[in-house]
Amino acid sequence: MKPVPTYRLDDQIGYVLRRVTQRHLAIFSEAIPEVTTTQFAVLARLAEVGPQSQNHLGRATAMDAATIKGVVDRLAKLDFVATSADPDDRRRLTVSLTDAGTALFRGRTQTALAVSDLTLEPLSDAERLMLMALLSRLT
Amino acid sequence: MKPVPTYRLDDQIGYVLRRVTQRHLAIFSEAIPEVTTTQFAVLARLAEVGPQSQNHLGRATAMDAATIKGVVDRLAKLDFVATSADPDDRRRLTVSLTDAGTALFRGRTQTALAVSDLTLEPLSDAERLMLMALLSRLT
DNA sequence: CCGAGATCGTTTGTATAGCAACAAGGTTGC
DNA sequence: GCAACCTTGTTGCTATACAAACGATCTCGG
Repeated sequence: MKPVPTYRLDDQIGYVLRRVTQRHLAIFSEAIPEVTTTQFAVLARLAEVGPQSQNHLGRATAMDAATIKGVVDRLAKLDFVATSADPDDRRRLTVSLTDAGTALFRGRTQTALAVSDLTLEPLSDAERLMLMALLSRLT
Repeated sequence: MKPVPTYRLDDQIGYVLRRVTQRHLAIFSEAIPEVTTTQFAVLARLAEVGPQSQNHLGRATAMDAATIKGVVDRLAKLDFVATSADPDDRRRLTVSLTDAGTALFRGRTQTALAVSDLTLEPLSDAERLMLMALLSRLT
């Protein structure tokens, strides 16, 4: 007999990842409607490490050059970040948090932590640690 | 002292999920360039349960009505699925696999399983089971 | 039988996300 | 000092995703 491979969609890591991500995004956008998860990641990184060139910021938040441009443009339109020319390198665009961006990030930090918590709610503390450790190794 | 909440982006479940998903998508598109993960999910579901109405197919693959429409349209343009009117319900559009769609799914099933395997490669067998079990509970 | 409400599919708008190509500006080797 | 190469940012293209609004159709209660 020819071996018939069984492919169960529900058991595939990619499909499960997509569904978990969907649930997480829903929780996030309900709790923090002002910005998206991606935009919040940029604010968080800027708060953490300070002003960055646009491309560098993209690498620091796992986005390619085209993606980070769009995210920065939208954050700038919302007045959460500002861009300025780099005097030492005329190609570079330095991105920094505005006062409103800083205020938003500080004001929403606890909520964002609660969102992560809510996403992991079905798991015990030990299970959460285990999951995060395993997932981190798949990066 | 005011309590300063520490928010480490790299420790947030949403950010880790995004990065793991990115790696998975890269592995998939290298191995199976003909279709995307989402499109493959639709082919897999159709192969599993047979022809479905478009909206029902969307629910069975975790996509809303607008998303499944785009996916079905692109798969139809590639001649991997075909749509036909439902004689019993004039609102419904029945989606089914074409011969080419069936052939593609059958021909790529082993590769798709290998993609899942490759995504989980950094983990031991026991760890993979643990991860999948934990992730499934976050759906 | 009929009207209220639900379902189905479509369209529009916004936001990632990645690829490819490109121009302008830096850097390095020789 | 300059040619080859790399980096930076931009643009265009394709593909999810979800929300909101819409018309057509179906179902079900009374």
